[in-house]
Amino acid sequence: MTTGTKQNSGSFFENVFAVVRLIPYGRVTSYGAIAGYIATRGSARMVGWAMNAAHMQVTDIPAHRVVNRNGLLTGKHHFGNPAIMQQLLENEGIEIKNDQITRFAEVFWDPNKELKIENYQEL
DNA sequence: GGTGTGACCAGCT
DNA sequence: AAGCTGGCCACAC
Repeated sequence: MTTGTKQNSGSFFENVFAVVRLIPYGRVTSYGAIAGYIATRGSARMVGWAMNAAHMQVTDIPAHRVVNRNGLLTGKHHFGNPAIMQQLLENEGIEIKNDQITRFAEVFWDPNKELKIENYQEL
């Protein structure tokens, strides 16, 4: 396949989706954290773009658990309704004030840290 | 095959 | 202090 339906096969997006899918319930992460876990911090934009493709994905991508480094719901407008993202987060016990996650540090789930620890234990 | 863009991040002015 | 610009990298036209 030169182009066309890239969907998911060795794509950067697949990695992003995988990490996002691994986000535990009631936890959130940032684009840069995912980007840093997959490749480099500079790819943070790609992560956001991958989320855009997440809507195409048949699987459930908890994109609402992915926010920017400030804990701000930057991509809320991409959920069709800007209230959906906050609604989903609040449903998981995450309080949001002014589109910003309160206690962001507490609910922050860093794949670089969490995933690597689990991976280390397995080894 | 080049250009533009995109839900970011961090550094510079 | 706050705003802006650059960087980064992959996808779409």
